[in-house]
Amino acid sequence: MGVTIKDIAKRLGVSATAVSKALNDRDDVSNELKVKVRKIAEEMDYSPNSLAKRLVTNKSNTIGVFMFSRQKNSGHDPFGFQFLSGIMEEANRNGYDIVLFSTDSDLLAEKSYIKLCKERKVEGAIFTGLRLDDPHLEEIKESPFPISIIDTEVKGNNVSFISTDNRKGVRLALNYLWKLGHRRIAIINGHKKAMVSHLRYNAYKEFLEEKGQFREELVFTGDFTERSGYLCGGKILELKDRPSAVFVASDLMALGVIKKFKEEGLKLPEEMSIVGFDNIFPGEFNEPALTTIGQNAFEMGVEAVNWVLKRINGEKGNKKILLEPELIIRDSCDTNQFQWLERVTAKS
Amino acid sequence: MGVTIKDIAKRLGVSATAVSKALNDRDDVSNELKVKVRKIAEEMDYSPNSLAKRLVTNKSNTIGVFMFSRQKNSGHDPFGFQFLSGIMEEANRNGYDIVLFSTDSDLLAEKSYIKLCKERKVEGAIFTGLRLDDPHLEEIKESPFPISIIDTEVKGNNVSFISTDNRKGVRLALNYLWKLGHRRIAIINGHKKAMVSHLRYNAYKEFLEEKGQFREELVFTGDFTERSGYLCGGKILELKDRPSAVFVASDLMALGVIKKFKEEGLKLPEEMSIVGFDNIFPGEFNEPALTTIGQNAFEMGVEAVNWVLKRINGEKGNKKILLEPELIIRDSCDTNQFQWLERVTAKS
DNA sequence: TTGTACGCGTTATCAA
DNA sequence: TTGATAACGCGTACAA
Repeated sequence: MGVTIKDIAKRLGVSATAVSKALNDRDDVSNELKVKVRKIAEEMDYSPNSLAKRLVTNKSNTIGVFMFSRQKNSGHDPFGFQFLSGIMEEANRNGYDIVLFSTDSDLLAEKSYIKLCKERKVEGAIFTGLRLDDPHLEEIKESPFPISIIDTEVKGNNVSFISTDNRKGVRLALNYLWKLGHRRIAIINGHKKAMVSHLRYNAYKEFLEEKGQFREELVFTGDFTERSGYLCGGKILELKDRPSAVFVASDLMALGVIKKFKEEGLKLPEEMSIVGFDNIFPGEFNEPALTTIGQNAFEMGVEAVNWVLKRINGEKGNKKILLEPELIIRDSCDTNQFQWLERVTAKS
Repeated sequence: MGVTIKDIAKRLGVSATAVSKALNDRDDVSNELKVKVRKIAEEMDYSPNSLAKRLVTNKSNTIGVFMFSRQKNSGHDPFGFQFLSGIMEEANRNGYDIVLFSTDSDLLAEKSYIKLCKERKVEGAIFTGLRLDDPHLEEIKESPFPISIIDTEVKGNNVSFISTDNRKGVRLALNYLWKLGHRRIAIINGHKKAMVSHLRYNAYKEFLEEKGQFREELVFTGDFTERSGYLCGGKILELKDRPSAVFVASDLMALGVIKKFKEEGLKLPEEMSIVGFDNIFPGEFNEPALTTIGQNAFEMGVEAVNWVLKRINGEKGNKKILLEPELIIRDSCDTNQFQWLERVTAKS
């Protein structure tokens, strides 16, 4: 097939070893030879066989990536691509290849993720969208190679948790609403199979309990889809004593809620304030533009790679990396309530 | 490191060859041995070394994927992920690995795409977002392995062009506007480095020339970003004789145009009808919801893989695969103009 | 500074 | 049906 170091060696009348050394710029070959070898290599359009190299050095320079996308095929998961961009960028920058596995290929049904990785000799792996009820969780815990999991915490010797500081994010959102004067604040949470749902719910409960305003009846559960947000929006409208604001645990659901509210004739944001979570692109174009908690998905990808790389190089590194969330104020919360609150406060 | 067929062989007192055969379920080994080997393999948690296998069989079972994302890092490119989903799905389904290369890693600056691929012995490659001024175009033309390029046509013996039927898409859009009564229809096109821009412009020109309504002054050029759409929107507003409709060659730009129009107080869609191209998610949530030409990005990924696979298997296959576009009617075009047209027609 | 011999884990060939 | 041997392309120890 292609040209190998042997061909170059033959052409120059030297040994393959010498060529190998020259190509790798090692210092136990003459400069003279290096120059010659490089020239011929160029001439013959030589390209090293990474398979052979990896086999002999026992180093694959490869990271496996598994994406369990939340919204399969729909492309409604802009986050997936952002994670991936960060992962690619950082991996390639460090000389690592990314091999990508799809969610619902037959492969995954037959073989475990770990097995897939072992066969390819990946040095580490990154998981996205892993659910709490995944059948391979135990295996992951005992992985022989380092794994970064984005947004799901799995306790294991070789696994890290990369996420946004969800508690802080929720508090950012609720605190904003609180300062705007809201006291009855509902939550539409994601499904329980996602770890972030638990984190966000706990943070929500904690915050409102601190204020003495937690109400069980204001807790709603969707599944991160727009449709489920729409449905929960309907339920909220049926409440006898409506909340004045809703914290929605994902922008996609928030978009659904808003759709429902608008359909039912609510004036937004005057009659209902809404804060989302994620900062996905469509939120900007929604009307009203969605106020939300921003996550830096690209950076999460970068951190995921970095942790794996550190592990590979024997460094320890913190097994829990939480990035800073950011409150992005747009138009889906009624800021006039604030003045109303001040008036009330002034009176009392 | 891991356990190899040799270990299994030793344990069973047979040769490595026999084990290999048994594991591969070949018919020149006894069933008896197969059963034993499988049992021990399981027991020892054996996993084959794909590197070694690929080296010796000279078959990498790998497809390289290069994504030059239009909007780097921004995640504003929901298409990228949809392509990729289709690619992953179809490749994995056929037993192929995907190795992913990032746009702006240093790697790409140093080495050519082809070189990168050769080293990894990929059997084929897929390109997305490749620009007409890419420095490696010549090399791609002469690729020794099959390459599917999405949305860019590069003539070459081993390369295919996977795209939407852009001409048809444009005609779908313009015909819709035409039937609605529009005669002065502007275009905001993408930059000239993208092949689709040429295709869309040509189709636009062709259609309007057929109708005797092509006007040079109604042609505007953006760069696919929202910002550029916004800017072009401003220019359209400065026109003495404004068009009644705008065909925008990407939804992202369309969103920008609409933003500008709304800022300037235009009533939409009454005072300006807009049709986009792509059918990205945010368009649904825009107000007015964006009427657009839908492309099936997932399917494009699937087709790209299939073509490469066909080539690998020696089949010929059409080197130009055009998927059907779809007119998605939402709220950004004024449908009342139609009635107006009928009135006019009735009068004359 | 260069070359020889070997090994990485697997499959292919061919003889037993 | 099984096994010894060679080969894939490369890197490394060690000898020259």
